[in-house]
Amino acid sequence: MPPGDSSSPRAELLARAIDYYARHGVLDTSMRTLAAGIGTSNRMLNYHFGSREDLLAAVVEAVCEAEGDAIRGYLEASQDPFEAGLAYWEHVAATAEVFAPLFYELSAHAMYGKPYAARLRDVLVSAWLDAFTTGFRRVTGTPDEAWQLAHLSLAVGRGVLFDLALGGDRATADATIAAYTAMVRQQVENA
Amino acid sequence: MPPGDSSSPRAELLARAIDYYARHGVLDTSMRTLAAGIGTSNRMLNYHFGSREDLLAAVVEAVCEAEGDAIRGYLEASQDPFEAGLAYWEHVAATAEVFAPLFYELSAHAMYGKPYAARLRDVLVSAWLDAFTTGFRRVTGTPDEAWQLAHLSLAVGRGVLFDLALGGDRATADATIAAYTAMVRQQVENA
DNA sequence: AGGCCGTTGTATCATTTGATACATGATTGC
DNA sequence: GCAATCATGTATCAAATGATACAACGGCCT
Repeated sequence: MPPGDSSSPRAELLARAIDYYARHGVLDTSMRTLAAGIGTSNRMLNYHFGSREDLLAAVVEAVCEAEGDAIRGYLEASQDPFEAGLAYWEHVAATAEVFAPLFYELSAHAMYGKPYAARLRDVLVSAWLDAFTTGFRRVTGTPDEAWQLAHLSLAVGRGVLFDLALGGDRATADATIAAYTAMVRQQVENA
Repeated sequence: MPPGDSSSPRAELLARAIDYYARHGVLDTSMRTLAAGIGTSNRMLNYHFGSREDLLAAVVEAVCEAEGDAIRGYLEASQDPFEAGLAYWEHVAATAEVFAPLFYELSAHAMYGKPYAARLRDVLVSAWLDAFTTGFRRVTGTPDEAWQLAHLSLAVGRGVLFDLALGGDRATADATIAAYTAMVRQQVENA
């Protein structure tokens, strides 16, 4: 099994590494502390991923793929973009406590232009936006309006997730999402 | 001038450190690289701030104070919360390219529970929310509605700022904020 | 003038860091 | 059964890290 393969044990290590990073942050997690935390050695991490940068790139890649699959799945599962959006929010909120900090930390690295986070940048600005726009096209008049609503809705989701991860309670977050959904529904129906 | 004083040269170093962190990130900025980048030595950073952790705490403290002052200023300058909000957005967007990455990175550290970022956590979840709620009370019926709108509006601002910092263009961000503002205005006026 | 205190430069410490060399199990294909 | 390849453990390297000891400069007050 070559070091570039996607099956175990590399995949296993990657999954555990993501979990560890999500709980402890990238900032002060060295290869050794990470290895110790997930039951391996820094020797193995370097063997399977090549370098720390490549490991982080693999983390970013995996996170992007998983979230991309999730959002596409919800949008395909329901024709109603509001329903799909709420289902996706349910998914996001449920995993927020673990993954939101890592998501924002890696996003910040992408903003700084760190190469290993470049993929995250592309996915965040285009892939998710496209998916949301497609969903909203079903209920809005003009494509522009759908694009506008997609932008706004993504922003709302990320903003509410931000509050939730910073210690906000789930009920408040849900209420905010519900209030926003109701507001958009009303505007779309009145148009 | 004792090491805990808030006037120069500590304040001068702090300002330059914030600027450097904002441009290069906290992740791979050591005391030495930071010192070299702002024209001093790691000896001086340790002298004036005590330790790296205390330096980061000072950065968080300063950022919180500056943003808190800004938001309170805009809310006091205008009785119309929409006008105040848009003025605040103008301020945020103008400084986004430099400060947004640092804001999100430090926020992620706060989510992880890093002690030096604790202050940011408190300010983000309560201070800004209170300010926005106060502003919306002037135009909404119930305090609950104001609180709800404050939550949502903060989320929108942070979400749009997120997109902007990740490479979105300013015009799109402004349009999204405008669309949201219009939507809320309509809802408030119809109630 | 002289002492005092805030400030800075030089040099260095013990750790930790990412990464690798070398050798050794474990598993699979023939 | 054996060889080849993947996987892992041990040991180690050079560099970088946060922090500090020591000494020296400079302005201010008396």
